[in-house]
Amino acid sequence: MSDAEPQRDLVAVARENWEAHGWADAAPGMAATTSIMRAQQILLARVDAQLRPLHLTFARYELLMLLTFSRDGVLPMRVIGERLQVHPTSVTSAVDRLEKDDLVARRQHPTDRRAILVEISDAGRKLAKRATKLVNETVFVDLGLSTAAVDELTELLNELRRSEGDY
Amino acid sequence: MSDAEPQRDLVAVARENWEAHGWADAAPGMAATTSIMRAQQILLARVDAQLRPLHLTFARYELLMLLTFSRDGVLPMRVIGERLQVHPTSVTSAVDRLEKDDLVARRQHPTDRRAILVEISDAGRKLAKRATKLVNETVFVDLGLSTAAVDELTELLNELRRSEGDY
DNA sequence: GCCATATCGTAGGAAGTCCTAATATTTTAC
DNA sequence: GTAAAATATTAGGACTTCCTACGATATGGC
Repeated sequence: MSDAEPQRDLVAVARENWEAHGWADAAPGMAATTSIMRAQQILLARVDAQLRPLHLTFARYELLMLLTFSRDGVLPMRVIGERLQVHPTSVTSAVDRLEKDDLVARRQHPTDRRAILVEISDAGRKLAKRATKLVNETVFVDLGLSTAAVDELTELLNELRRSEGDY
Repeated sequence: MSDAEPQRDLVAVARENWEAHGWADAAPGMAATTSIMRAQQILLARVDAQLRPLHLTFARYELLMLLTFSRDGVLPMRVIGERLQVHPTSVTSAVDRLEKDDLVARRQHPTDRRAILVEISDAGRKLAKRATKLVNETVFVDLGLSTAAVDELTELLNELRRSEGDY
């Protein structure tokens, strides 16, 4: 990762190759997809680098914030998976690790004995607050784009998410 | 993943919560970051679903295409990592799997005995072509956005990548 | 009431990412 | 010319993702 950067933009090169091979109709979609993959990689690395000293990852941070914003700081496993759009087994894995650090605790559901509730702890709330301050200041306040560009980007991705039935 | 979708847009909800907690200056960056994460998840799932029958993933497909476009279909491991912007160990892992399927082969570097060259095989070339046709038709030609939106999106992400020193 | 079906969470496994550390080889500096 | 620094790759571990399969519990139709 700390190697010398390539000279030319890999996305642009790929697009040229696509066009040269007669796939011009798919070239814009390929370029956008590749760009999104790379942008995600960059932003995830920035956030995770900040969270690492707190023994958090973006996945676990998201879960913590979801609980923070929920009424009473308690949600069923299933709902967590729905909201974060991840597989149930990913929720199990994330909760396992958060629970090991005493940031959340599993509890019985009062009526449905299949379900398990996840409750954020005081330590969890405190750490989530610290993490948010950190990530806000070091990543979110300046993504490397103008304010207008950030909003435009969000709006365009909104369309894509809507096309997937995100909401 | 096949569960019922949440009613409201999670990104919009997060943004409201951010603003309500006095983090308005970080809210746009948070929303954009979250949107990119989700968009990546959606597109990766689409591509991987198409590639699965070919026993490929997006990561391995990218590596195969990089070799396809290179002179002679041969590149050193290090260069592959640079171009794809992934960690050297990720390259080793991907090449291991591709080699197991006889899609690529490792070779000695002619002059530098530290280096290892990766060469694409005929089977690799053939599979890469099949995979490209498939992914082009089922994903890249229609991302669920207008043509103008796709290009605009790519351009905005371009800025972000440039801010990271991608090229 | 009772059985078939659906739902909830977890176990185990594959694949991807990164990291640190170690090995082998080359290049550079003195 | 040899020691130090740089380069290239692998090994092993942590983490996340998904998938399939399974046991436990709820629910709905009869």
